Amino acid sequence: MPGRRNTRRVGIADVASMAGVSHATVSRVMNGNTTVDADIAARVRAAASELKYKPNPVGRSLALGKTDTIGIVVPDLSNPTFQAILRGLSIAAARDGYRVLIADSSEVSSEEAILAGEARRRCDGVVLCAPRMSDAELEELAPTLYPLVLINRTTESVPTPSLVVDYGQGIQELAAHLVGLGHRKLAYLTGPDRSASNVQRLRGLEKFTAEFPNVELQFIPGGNTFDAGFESSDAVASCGATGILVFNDVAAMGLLSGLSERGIRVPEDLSLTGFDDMPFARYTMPPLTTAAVPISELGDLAWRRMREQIQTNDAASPTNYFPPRIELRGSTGPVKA
Amino acid sequence: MPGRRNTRRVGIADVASMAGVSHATVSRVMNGNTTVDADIAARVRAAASELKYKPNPVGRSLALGKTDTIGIVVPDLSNPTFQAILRGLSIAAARDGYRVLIADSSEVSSEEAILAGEARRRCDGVVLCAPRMSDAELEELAPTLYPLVLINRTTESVPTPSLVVDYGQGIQELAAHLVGLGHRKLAYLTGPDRSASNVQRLRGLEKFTAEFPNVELQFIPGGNTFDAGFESSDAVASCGATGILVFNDVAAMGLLSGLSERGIRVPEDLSLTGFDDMPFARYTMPPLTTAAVPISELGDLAWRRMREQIQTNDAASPTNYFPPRIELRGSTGPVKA
DNA sequence: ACATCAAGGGAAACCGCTTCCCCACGCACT
DNA sequence: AGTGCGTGGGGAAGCGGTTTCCCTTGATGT
Repeated sequence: MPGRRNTRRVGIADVASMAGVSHATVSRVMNGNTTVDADIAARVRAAASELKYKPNPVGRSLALGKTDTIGIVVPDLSNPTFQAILRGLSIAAARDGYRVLIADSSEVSSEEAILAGEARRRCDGVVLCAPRMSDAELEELAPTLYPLVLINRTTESVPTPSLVVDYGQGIQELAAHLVGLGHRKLAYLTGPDRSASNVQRLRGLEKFTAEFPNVELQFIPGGNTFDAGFESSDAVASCGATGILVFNDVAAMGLLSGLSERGIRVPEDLSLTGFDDMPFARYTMPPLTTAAVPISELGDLAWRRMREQIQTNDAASPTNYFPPRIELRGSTGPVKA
Repeated sequence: MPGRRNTRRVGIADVASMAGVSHATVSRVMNGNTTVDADIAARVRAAASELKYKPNPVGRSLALGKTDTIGIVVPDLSNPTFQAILRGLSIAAARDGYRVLIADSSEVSSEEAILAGEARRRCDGVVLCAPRMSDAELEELAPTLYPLVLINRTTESVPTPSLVVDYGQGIQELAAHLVGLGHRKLAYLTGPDRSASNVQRLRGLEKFTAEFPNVELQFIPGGNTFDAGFESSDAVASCGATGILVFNDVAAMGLLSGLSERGIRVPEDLSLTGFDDMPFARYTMPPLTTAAVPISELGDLAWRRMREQIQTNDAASPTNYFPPRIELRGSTGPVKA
């Protein structure tokens, strides 16, 4: 006999026998079915609360074919971006009585597909953040995951709601801002090579150089960590550029710290921009000019797109592009005369 | 007919009929039961992979009485501490094939109990971070939640594995550090009144004053946010103390920012300590002296305690106390002559 | 007073899987 | 050749709910 617990939990049968009705009636009452006589309903409710009966969600899930749970696959839970998405998603879903199951793929792209499938089987839908997965694999996986919401990815063959942050647009605006301040020699401190969002920034910068042919732009290998930024300070200091676009805020803060140790003043000697507008970007010295990504909105909207699909059984929802909002702060200033 | 999907998923019956065996046999094969003839097992496996059959976890859960999922209740997912615990827990649990369901109580203590109960019914166990819940309520709730692991709380009546960070010890050491630097007038910028960890710090400070009767210690109402710290700058600046113990790093950073706007130098004019050693504490200007809490270990150990209970069906595990490690950095210095 | 009908609740099927029970078959032993 | 026994696999009973189907009951109408 499977699943035997030492102290059996109270089930629907207990309530039924206590109230002197069939368990079908108990079920009807618990689900607000109004075809039950008021007196009997009251009796059932009394018995239920007396026994502290709560329907077993697993049993319900099996019968109903839904779990009231959605899964989210993230590449790395220590990344503030995904934390914020998770949080927004979780809160929004909770408002509608849904829960969130998390799956951390630890940046291993082969895990992403497996975890997503696993999660889908346990949940009513999946929110997928899979920056490392190949396009081909994503196309193949997407239909098996429906209802699915993609973050920072899109599909061609299957229409899937996608929420993508327009990193290219953001970095262009930051670059234009620096040009507006008189900077003519810029440098981009790159992110991780394999990162899809780094590629998007590079594309944006291509457009930028096409638009501003008289501005010089060079690329310096960086990374997405504080230390990566810190260690690039020498390369940045000696590159001759006066405006530095850094991959993200974390690396920018590292760079800021490294430059300050070398006695290079920001923004007097060098202007610096970050990306993401993470919570502490406004509190650095000087505060970081950056591009704000509305990530908690993103989690919220991810849930809304998911709910649409669950309720209407229809995925026909367009891709949402989120243009970052430029936050002008103290780390950028006029070019030195 | 409930749960009808438009495209029915492949079930155990499909595999059974394809392999020409009963679904009982398919189940046996899928679960590695060795009493099945090797030929038949191979045929079943072939059919399963042909149909891409994956057992429905909900069905399994109902039959097995376990979900291979644990729940975690956190008061606020935007708090870096809980993010780190969640992350450590999720990764450790994943290693053993378990998943994590999250429940954010949004700092509402009445929600904590409900969410925990909900989570418990869906999961094989619950990790509970409930700083706001009353002791009485916790005592009453704990037995209904078994297997349960508590974070930063303990129970008297029911033995429950607890992981508690020794905030009292940490704040005492920070205070002693300030005394060692010559400070004789200290102030504690408090956290939220209802917060259990704030109470622990207050207790630690009581011991401290008992030990150092010649040191003056005053209390200034603060909070756990950057803004709360920022807004306390005036009160701090005018209180006459030279060493300030702040509830946590976030508030300390706010205070740091506020003091810097007022031209008060740290640590020359005022020494300042935080608590938590959050990732950016080492990167403020000056870097924050703080007490490091080994939070990712905490998530890891939480899973280990949970696993013990699930496997051995025995909760007899002691409370683990985590002494914070003091990180001496630039925000504290000798008292001004 | 009898036929008709609506409403309400019980029995049973079902969701998908695991596992117990038991039968059938094959092998070995007498 | 008959009996005993071990083994493998099919049938069926759960796990804990929801929902369909149908029968009972009471009310209403003529």
